[in-house]
Amino acid sequence: MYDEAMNAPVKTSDLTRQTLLEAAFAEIHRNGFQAASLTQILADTGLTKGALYHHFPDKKALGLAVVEEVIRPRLAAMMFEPLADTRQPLAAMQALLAAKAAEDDPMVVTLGCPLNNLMQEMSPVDESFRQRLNEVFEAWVAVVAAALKRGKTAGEVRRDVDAEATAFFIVSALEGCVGMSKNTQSVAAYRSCLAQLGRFLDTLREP
Amino acid sequence: MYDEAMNAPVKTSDLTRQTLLEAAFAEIHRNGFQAASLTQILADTGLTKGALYHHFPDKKALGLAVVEEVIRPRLAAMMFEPLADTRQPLAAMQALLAAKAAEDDPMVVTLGCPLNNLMQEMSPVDESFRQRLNEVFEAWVAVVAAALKRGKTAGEVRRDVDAEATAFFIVSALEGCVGMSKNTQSVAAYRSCLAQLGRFLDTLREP
DNA sequence: CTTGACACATACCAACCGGTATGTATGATG
DNA sequence: CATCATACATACCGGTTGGTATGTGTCAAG
Repeated sequence: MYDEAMNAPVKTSDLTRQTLLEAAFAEIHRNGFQAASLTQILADTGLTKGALYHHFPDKKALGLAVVEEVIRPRLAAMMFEPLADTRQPLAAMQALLAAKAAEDDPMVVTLGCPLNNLMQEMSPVDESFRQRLNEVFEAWVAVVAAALKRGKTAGEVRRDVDAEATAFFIVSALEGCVGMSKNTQSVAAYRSCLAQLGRFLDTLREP
Repeated sequence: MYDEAMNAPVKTSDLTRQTLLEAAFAEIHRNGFQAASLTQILADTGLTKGALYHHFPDKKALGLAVVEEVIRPRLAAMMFEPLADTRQPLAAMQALLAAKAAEDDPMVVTLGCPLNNLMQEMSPVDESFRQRLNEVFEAWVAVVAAALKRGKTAGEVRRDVDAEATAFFIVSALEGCVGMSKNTQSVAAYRSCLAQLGRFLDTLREP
């Protein structure tokens, strides 16, 4: 069996590892890390503890691997990549918000953002978790900040906006909208909140 | 022993109940509800399970009582009351943000907002929790929305702002700022994020 | 053909959890 | 003074958890 893209051998061992990571991601997304049950993960995958503890030394390592190998790439593909080279970050972000709002039955309203959920739960409890999560979060902020700076030189964004602080706020407000919508369980509130964030983005536009 | 304000007898029973609630609040604030240990709460208070299960039928009832009798009043005193009758909600909220930013070593950066923490953790997991928490949250939004409406008639707030949607966003963004700052564990980031929220509030001002 | 490392499966364990059953001191009431 | 509910304390229980020790099949190397 060969991986067509990488043209490298795909060991079944890597497959089971990936299976464990995906199941762990889902379980953690549903119940949080501390309440996530290894037994449930194994039941979902049909694997056993032997497999799990062969690939991961303990539960914490599994959780950190989920952050690095599942959450981070997903976030990068969904949120980083669309802003990677834009000179019109405001337009790009508005399009992003519109796309997110257009989803019907967004899972983010039901279960929230996997990254945000873990940050809220684990940051005060476990320092190494906090560090890994913070790296992902700050990478996100950095992507937005860089896009805003390019927007400033390109004339889309006002010169007086503080790129870093504004980027931090934008990501924070977005996560806030997701979190509150998760609580109200209302897609309408979710869309309305995203629209308000869009209004804020408009205030950054060079007149 | 008498309560001076109410002029009603203060039973020691009510005192131990209050002790349990405060300890439970602290434990839940530190570890979340599901990870909160009843044993730890009892160790903190010096009480025993007999006392706990005399006052509360089970752990869930204790958690809900914490929401109703600790979190809600605290939030009301801190966030609702300053906006209760203002005709200049923007000025009042700016003052509120400034006051929060002025705190040195705000616990909210270390452990986050108790309400938001519980919402993020419990909303997808337990429906009755979600409902109680949502009542508190929507009461908060309603207070902000009412203040914004008064600001519109008083001429401080632009006529074209959607009071409900804007209020929802303001609270969401605030909780987002708190949550992200908890993750970065940075007071500076916290203050910067609040300042950006202040910038958004300025855009609502009637020119 | 043998050996041995890898990739799991099975069986088991101590610790802790929320919850309960029962005992007991106190204080109000008749 | 007797009674009885209140307000706890103590002891205990079944279930679940993360983690481990050991067994087993497979497969590549020598």
